[in-house]
Amino acid sequence: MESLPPARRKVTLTDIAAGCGVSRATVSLVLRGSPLVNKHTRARVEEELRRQGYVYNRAAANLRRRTSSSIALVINELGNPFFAEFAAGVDETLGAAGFVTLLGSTSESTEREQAVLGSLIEHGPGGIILSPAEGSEASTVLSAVGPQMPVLLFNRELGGSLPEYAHWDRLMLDNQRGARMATEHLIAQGHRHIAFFGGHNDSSSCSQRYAGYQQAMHAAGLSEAAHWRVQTAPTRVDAAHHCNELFRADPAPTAAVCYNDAVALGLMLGLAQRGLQPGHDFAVTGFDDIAEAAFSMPPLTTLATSPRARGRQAAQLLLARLRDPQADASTTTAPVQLVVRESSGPLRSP
Amino acid sequence: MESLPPARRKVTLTDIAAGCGVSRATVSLVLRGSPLVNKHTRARVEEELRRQGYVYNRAAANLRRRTSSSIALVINELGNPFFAEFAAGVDETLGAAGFVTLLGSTSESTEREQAVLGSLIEHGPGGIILSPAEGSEASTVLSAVGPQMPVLLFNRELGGSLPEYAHWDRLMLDNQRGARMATEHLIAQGHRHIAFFGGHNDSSSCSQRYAGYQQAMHAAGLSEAAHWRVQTAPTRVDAAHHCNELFRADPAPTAAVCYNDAVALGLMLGLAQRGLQPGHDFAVTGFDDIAEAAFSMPPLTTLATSPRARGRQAAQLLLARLRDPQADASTTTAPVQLVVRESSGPLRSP
DNA sequence: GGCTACATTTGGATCGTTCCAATGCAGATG
DNA sequence: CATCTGCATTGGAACGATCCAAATGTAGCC
Repeated sequence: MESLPPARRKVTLTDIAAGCGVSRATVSLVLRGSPLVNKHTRARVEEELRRQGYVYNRAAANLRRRTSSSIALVINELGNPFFAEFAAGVDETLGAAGFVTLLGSTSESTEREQAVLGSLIEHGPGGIILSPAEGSEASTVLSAVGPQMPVLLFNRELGGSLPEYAHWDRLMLDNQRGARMATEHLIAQGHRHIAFFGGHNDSSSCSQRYAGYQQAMHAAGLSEAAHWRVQTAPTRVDAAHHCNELFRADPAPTAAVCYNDAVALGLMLGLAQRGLQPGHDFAVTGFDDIAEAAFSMPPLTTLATSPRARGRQAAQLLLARLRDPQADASTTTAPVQLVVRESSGPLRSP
Repeated sequence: MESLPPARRKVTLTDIAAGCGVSRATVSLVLRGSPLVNKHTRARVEEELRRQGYVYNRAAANLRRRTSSSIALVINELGNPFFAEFAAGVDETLGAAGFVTLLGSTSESTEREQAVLGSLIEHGPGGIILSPAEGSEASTVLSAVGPQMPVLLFNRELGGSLPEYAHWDRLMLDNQRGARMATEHLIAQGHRHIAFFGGHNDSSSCSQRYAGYQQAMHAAGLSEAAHWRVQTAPTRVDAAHHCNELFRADPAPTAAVCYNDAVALGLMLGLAQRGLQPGHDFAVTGFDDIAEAAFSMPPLTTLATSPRARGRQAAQLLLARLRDPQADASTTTAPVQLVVRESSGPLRSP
């Protein structure tokens, strides 16, 4: 770290104490609203605090009390609106509880994740909310944060399961149920040839969604053709490029459950280029309900995950853990909600 | 703030010193990589640090050295992808410089902004990067952060100009030049009847963009009709609703410079509903280059503001300020870049 | 041996706060 | 008058690091 010129002297407890002829201890009691101090004294001290423009030094207090007033929030990709909303929700709830958020973004790099965790730890957060980078390993994360640190995992599991990290709490989306709901919805719309489009099978969220799709297909007695599972990068461009693979063999699907909204929007682009009108000639569902989903042409049927609410929930869970460090580890599965729009129109006879 | 159970005892300098028979001071020197220590001693100490799983307590060090290793980042709306990208850029650069980011989001509320600033200040950040909430006043912000705190203002000016806050640095987008470039581009495409669509005149960024548009129109010797200036909320829905106002009188415009991308996308929606094909029958430009702009139908001509790069730049500016507190206040106007896509097609004769 | 020169190490004070045991003092009680 | 109670206040030792002046050891030189 660069060296900086020393800061100008700040007003401290001692200055206030000297300023109104009491001891440091008394001023400290006033600051913490203790009922022990005489109200006359309190008024004098409070006046002096204002007069000198005192600002509380929480770091010093934390040092003495061996407490913390911050929580680290480590996000794999802050540029993604889903995670940005999540971060906003976390910060909102932590702020209300008197904690400050230490931010770290990792850009999906496990090396950066290690570096960020190491740096944040030194600032002594009370706990960590971690949305892991892709490929992040339990053992390396554990060695960076230490065995005592309260951790809440969001959105993804870590690779390699260690018994030592079993005590970490988890907040996951109900990926499987969401995909099942989307699939059931398409079936109810009359579709029988339904693809699962986009994402990579080795991503945990993708394989969960795929499992939900399969579950619904089986339950309805439908079988899947091999070419109905198309893997892509979870981006719009790549999804658009892979659209044609759905139609390279018979029977062609008439609908697709997509890994997420980005992929679904990409697929709709690809369909349009083939001359198919999404929502009319071919039904599409997404996952996430990003802002854009409501405004695409046609508006996209998708699963709302309420990232901001999830952020608030994550903060609540971690705060609960701090209150009771001995409680059993919890795994919370957040519900997702099917939002039906026009992209998932009913099957039309050819 | 809630009270929490006290943390388990942590490994300190003293433990390490005792563990390998040297003094605290020596261990401290090792930690800071001082050349004064004998390499044999250093090796022994480093071994002990690993063995005991020592983590550096930066708060304690900062207290003693009267320095800071954190920067507060206060964002008006973190859910907005533009600001999320900005935050990611800030965090990236601060992290590389050894600083940690204290996050605060205000949700465009000036009361929350005050509360957030007050809370962050107590953690002793070395400086603040502030993207003000709408309607934020210089005097209240100043009283929350104090006169000594280095502040970098991003994106918006504060209301009410105080001489005392003139020393704050600024990073603003080149709104005027951007809108001028967009307008000039439409003129070069042969358009003569060009509207300025969306936003409210009392927003500083909007009035700057409008001024740029007017500048280009004047320079080209073109006059504007009154109904070519349509004000809307800066959202897609509202923009779509106001589309028809452009055509309520003669001469109708053949192109529009829009306040931002959201508005431009909404306008394109409205045009389509009128039976006009954007990019073919009517040219449209946006502002911001949000992710969606590249994928809309047709892809949107817009001005790239590179929010992540702006974040990095903001962090650099603040770090420079910390290095030299006496330097004159700077105002940086970040360039914007015209990205020509298909929404701004040439004028076709009727 | 006594001297300086150099490399290494160290005790103790300090940063701004909180904790704790102790103090002073008023009035009540025996 | 001595003792007790309860209230309000206080000095001094922490918390975990850094700074500084001083101490230690070791080698070289006359």
